[in-house]
Amino acid sequence: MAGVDRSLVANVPVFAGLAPEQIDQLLQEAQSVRYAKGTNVFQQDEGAHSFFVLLHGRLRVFKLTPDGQQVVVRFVTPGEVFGIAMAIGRATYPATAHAVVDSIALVWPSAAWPRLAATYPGLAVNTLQTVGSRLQDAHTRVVEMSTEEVERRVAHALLRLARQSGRGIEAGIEIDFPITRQDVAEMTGTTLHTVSRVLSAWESQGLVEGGRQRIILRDPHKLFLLAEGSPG
Amino acid sequence: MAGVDRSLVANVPVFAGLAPEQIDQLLQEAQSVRYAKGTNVFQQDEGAHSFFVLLHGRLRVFKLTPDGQQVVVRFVTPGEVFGIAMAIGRATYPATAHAVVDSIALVWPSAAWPRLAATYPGLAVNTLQTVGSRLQDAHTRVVEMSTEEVERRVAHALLRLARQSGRGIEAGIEIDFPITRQDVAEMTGTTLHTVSRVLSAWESQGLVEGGRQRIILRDPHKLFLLAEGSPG
DNA sequence: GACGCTCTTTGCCCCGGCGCAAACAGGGCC
DNA sequence: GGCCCTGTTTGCGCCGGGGCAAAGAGCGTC
Repeated sequence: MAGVDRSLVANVPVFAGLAPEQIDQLLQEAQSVRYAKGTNVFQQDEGAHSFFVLLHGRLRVFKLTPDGQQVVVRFVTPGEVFGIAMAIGRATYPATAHAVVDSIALVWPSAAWPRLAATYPGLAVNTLQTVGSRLQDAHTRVVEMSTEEVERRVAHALLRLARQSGRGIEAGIEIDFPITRQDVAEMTGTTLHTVSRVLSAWESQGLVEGGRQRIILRDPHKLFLLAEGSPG
Repeated sequence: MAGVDRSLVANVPVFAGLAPEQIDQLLQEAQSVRYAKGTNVFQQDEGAHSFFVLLHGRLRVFKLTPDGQQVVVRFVTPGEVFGIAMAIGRATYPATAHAVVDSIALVWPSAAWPRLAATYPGLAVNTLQTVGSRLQDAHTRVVEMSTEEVERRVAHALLRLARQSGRGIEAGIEIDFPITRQDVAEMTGTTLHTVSRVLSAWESQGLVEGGRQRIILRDPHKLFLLAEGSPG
């Protein structure tokens, strides 16, 4: 698409190591699409027609269970590929991607993937690494859910969010997109109520500062100790 | 290595679509190694020197937490690649692979991976699909642990084991390798005691049949209904 | 054939965290 | 400025399932 400049994707890991001309060629096949806050980029179980690279914004990726419960898979930050169901051999999207703020993504038709992967071998290798690190993350999550009590899981989740989407402010580190207690609950396998209680307790100890769809880590180090299981 | 015949890997998905000559070339670079029951193929945090394809046997892959708890990541069955830490950008193995029965694997040096992936593009594509389906599995597990109570999780785990390693016998489906209640607990995020209680209850209803390191599913369909959340 | 190791079962108690319910508060919108 | 919608807090009671403890049972070994 005209108007998508190479500099926009200079730091996109999935394009790492590709020659500038190759990146230009890839970009020529992409569309740049805007998704308004509150809309879905794609929905679970719908045909995996496209894959994407997020340029701006924040997406919440979640799975819906048959009985209507949501589980947050991850939040997508700019520079990440997403929606690569086709590349991993799925015909449909395994989850829904929802824009939590106004977002812009590059969009390629999934049908182009086999050709692109064959033409630019680095693309498949990079994608393999991306998927691999998501696999690591998922396993980490399984281990946490198997062995840690709720408080530690919430601490881990907040630290991860801060690392991925933290904005340093004088009061500490603020998660830089609107996130609810419910979201945190769905990331950690607990309930809205329990998350609220945990955060309230932490707030009274000065570890965090809350607000509507807002979380600030006032004392990341103490949270880290909590996450690692230090008593108290 | 001499003596490794192409027919041994005819049904290995990671080699799917490769030309017979290419498979022969790959096999020439591999060693065939035997691992006695009870030994480790590799250990968590050790340098990822090799990657593998399992030819015979069964491996239990698990992660060890800092405080000594184990979490089973998966069981490896013949035909699967494993230990591909290097391919997904890790310098060390993220888990330990333990032979639960005498096992044989093809072994390649990890250092050869970049060259192999570049030489045989199909290899990277197939590996991407493999890693992708493991990612799916891991997410499924996260969803189950987030939304299902223990009994359903155990039912799901047994059905998965039966599909992957089930031997049909007149009494039902038997898991065809030695597996302990502790293993099932570590797969489902619960305790040995709770798994034992659940299986005892099911045995008294005729759903399963137990034994030392032995589980037989007598009524897979009822178990399936249980796993899907049907009451009773 | 007896011993010992590992795996399994079961009883009992307790508690982390969930469910329910109700009150409370930002903040967007008219 | 007031209303309403959505998100948050908090109290209370209960219970699934974990912890602890101890007894029982395959199975390999000498």
